[in-house]
Amino acid sequence: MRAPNTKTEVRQEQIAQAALALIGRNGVAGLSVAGVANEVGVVPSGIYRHFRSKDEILDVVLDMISQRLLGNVQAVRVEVSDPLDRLHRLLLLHLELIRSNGGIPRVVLSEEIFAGQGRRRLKVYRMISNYLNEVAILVREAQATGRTRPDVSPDAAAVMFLGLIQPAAILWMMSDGKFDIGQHAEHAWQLFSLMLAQPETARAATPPCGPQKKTTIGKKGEAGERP
Amino acid sequence: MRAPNTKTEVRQEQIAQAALALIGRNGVAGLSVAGVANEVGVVPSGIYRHFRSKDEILDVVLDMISQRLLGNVQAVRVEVSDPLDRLHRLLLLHLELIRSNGGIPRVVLSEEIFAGQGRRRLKVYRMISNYLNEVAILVREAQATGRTRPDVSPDAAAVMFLGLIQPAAILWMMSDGKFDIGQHAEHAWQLFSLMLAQPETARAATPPCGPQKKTTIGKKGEAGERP
DNA sequence: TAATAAAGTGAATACTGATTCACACTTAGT
DNA sequence: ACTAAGTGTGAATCAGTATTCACTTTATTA
Repeated sequence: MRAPNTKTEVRQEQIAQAALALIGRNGVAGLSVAGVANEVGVVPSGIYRHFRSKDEILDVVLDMISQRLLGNVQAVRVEVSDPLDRLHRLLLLHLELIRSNGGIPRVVLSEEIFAGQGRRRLKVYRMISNYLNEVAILVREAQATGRTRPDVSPDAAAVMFLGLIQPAAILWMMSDGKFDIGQHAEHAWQLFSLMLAQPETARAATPPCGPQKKTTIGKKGEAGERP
Repeated sequence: MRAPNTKTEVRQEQIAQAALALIGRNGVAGLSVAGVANEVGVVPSGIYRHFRSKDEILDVVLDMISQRLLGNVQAVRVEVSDPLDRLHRLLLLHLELIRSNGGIPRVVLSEEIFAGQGRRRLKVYRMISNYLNEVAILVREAQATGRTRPDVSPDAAAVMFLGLIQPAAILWMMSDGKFDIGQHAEHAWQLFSLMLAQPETARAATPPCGPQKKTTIGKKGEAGERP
């Protein structure tokens, strides 16, 4: 059977998608052109009609991930107005991103990619730096409201923000989904916001014994927080 | 020139060390028997006098790392008495471990290793779980002193503890040492201990609403608590 | 419709890396 | 010193994988 002819833009998209999916399943090291070819439904050599090399594929995968990360930041800015809530929402979006595509945590803050050459390492580093920078800005904006302690380094907080999910994501993948990453994210956010909270004023933001609503977090915490 | 005959136990140790060093430099995927052979000073086929396969080498490397991690916990218990200080010290030891051997963060919470087969994945998962468990115990002990808030999940805190360094370690490696991991660890610990600290300004030794179960944290309402 | 570009295919190439094997040297025990 | 086990070596094997190429099939367009 022969694969139906498909325009190169579409195939490029398919190939990038397949590559990301494969990375999610087999890791970056397990990515092979034969694998993506099989996933897409063409023969290995056919890949080279749309990409000059395997390296080029990895590059567009990186770009794709970078776009999605920054897209989340953008989305959060549009959907939510309160800075702290924006961070919370960003965490949930990040979680969703990871859940729907396990390949991402294997690339972001993974290591095999940039282990080799300087070019790709720099690319990934910039990608993460950009994301961290956006997060740090969100933290600064939260501090500007006065409800967040001003004496925390936004940069350090941003790295910690990443640390809220990244190890959990790996545990989640390692345990074949047994590790409850959703619950961890919930707890982690509570602790994180607790950490950022201005200590003097006992705000309603994290009431240790407020009205304890058993809202299930995870999928649908997004709706209707802000008018 | 011929490598001097060396007893297999010594060579096994050398090989494991070399493998860990190589992982630190080239990543797990970049580990090759030729590489370790070269590092040790023998010819590739010579490796097979001491290990049956490359897989077996990776296994002892994992065991070595596991031992060092738990060894740090042990050391902390001996050196320091205050539970919270123990956590602080553990963070610094972990930092040193990473600094002196970059291979460790590439294995712990890396992904290429367990990507393939289930056996190794389980092994790494157990290794991390054990470590996390020890950390969680330290958190519980800190809570028992009363100076640490009882309403945080020790398990979540343990994962976050890992998250304090792991992303930073990767950034550090990626940036060729430009990223100041020491400073980050310092900041991160301040924030982390801040997070765990009993809010003394609010109320004294007892939690505001009496003892709560550690498994259930008072949940933050999803909507509408802000004016 | 004919011509031409685009997309797909299978075989062939080249390289890398793990593993095996027959043989050489070293060391320990008698 | 003799022998046997232990250790080291180089060549060879085997498998996987990226990449190229000549050719075929499909789509576009003049």
